[in-house]
Amino acid sequence: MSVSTENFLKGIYQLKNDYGEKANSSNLAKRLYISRAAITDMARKLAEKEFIIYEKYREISLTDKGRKLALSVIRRHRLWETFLARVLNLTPYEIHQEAEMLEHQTSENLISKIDEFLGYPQFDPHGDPIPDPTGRLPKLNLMLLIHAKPGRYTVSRIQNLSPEIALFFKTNHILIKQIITVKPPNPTGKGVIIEIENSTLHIDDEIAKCIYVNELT
Amino acid sequence: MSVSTENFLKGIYQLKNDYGEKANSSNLAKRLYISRAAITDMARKLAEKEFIIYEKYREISLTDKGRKLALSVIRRHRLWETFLARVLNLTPYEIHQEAEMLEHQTSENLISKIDEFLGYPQFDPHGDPIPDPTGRLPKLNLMLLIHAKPGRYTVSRIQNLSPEIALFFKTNHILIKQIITVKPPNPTGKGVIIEIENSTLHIDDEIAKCIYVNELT
DNA sequence: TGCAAAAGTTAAGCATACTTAAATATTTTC
DNA sequence: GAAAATATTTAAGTATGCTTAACTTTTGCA
Repeated sequence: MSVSTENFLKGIYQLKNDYGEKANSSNLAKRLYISRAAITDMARKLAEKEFIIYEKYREISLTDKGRKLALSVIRRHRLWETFLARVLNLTPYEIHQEAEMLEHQTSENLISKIDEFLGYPQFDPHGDPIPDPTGRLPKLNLMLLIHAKPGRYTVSRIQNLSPEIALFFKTNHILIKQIITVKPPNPTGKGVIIEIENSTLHIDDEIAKCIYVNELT
Repeated sequence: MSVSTENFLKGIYQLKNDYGEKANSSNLAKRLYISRAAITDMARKLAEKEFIIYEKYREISLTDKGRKLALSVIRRHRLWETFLARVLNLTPYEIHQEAEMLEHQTSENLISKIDEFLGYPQFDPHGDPIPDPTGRLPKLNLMLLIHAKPGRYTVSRIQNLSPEIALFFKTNHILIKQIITVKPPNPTGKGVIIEIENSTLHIDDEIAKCIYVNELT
């Protein structure tokens, strides 16, 4: 499958699943850095090939076939990220950029060898889940921190990294895989109170919407 | 630079340097698995961009600019081969195929990190020389086999081919580019003991004077 | 509810990188 | 040295994946 097709399907998947946005021409055009007209063009072709469901002026959605391909690209991307992070000395941004290219030039065979080398990881260095060869994502009990009831959790995913929020996370040791305890809420109900490395921290609602946690049973 | 351009320039370089063949339309077409007409097409464009020197009906040759790009692709290919061979469990053919794709999608930065990780190797697993970032090839450390100390070498030149010696070479897989390991000498000091494709071989002094080898670092 | 703005599509065009078939140049061979 | 064989180029056409500009549909809000 061509690079354009792979990126198109991946773009649809990510808009819907990672950003909760609609997969329409504008959003896709912005995400893929191409014109809206090019989106329409591709959409017609890929609907023809049954990768997507598309009707003029309507939002695009993936067929099973399309979702499988999108997840295959995401699998390759995340395994490359994990591999490069573990083996080579590159910054997270560099790793992402390289994976963005390598993901399209990696055979099923090579990616399975990388998977094996890494010991079949379930999450990449960002805490993002790695689909298995059939496109299945690891099952987990993920929720936004803002929705978490009192209990013990691991930080699983951090989104929307503005520099200020990134700094806040860094200074407070809110990192992927960090174990936290969610405390009962304030009487006001605003924010989330967590315990992290034996210190208590109050997290604003806005920030608590950027953090996914996974319940520990 | 596009994949097609990179492969075109690499093809010219390899025809001339690795196969001693002319870089004409037919040979290039065969090598790149495209039509001769497509070769003419590309040749006109790449001459325009000063990657090659080309006149109608004449053989193609690389400019300095073109040779530099070809060597850059070869560098990426051979470093990927070395990397995959060292880190992952793949067959030589698989490694070659993967490198053939990865070589076009690897930034200067990534390849330099791979180079660093590998300890700046001078030769890939086939014994082929790896160009440095400026396109320079490692200086060959040629010597007669009879003078070689224990270590790994490639066979570089074979002289004085009487029919008997030629047959001996053929039956024992002593071929140009073949990688051999020179073992410590017998107590007698007569002959050279080498390991070749996992079997040990004793080579008489007379024959060891016909073989030039290149030390692998 | 109507109308302007926003979103989306269509149309025309372009670059890349190929193809096949026909025409032409070069090389070989007698 | 000319005909035959081979090699190469030209011409015309195709698919992909874009672009911009013009036009159409949807939407959002006064």
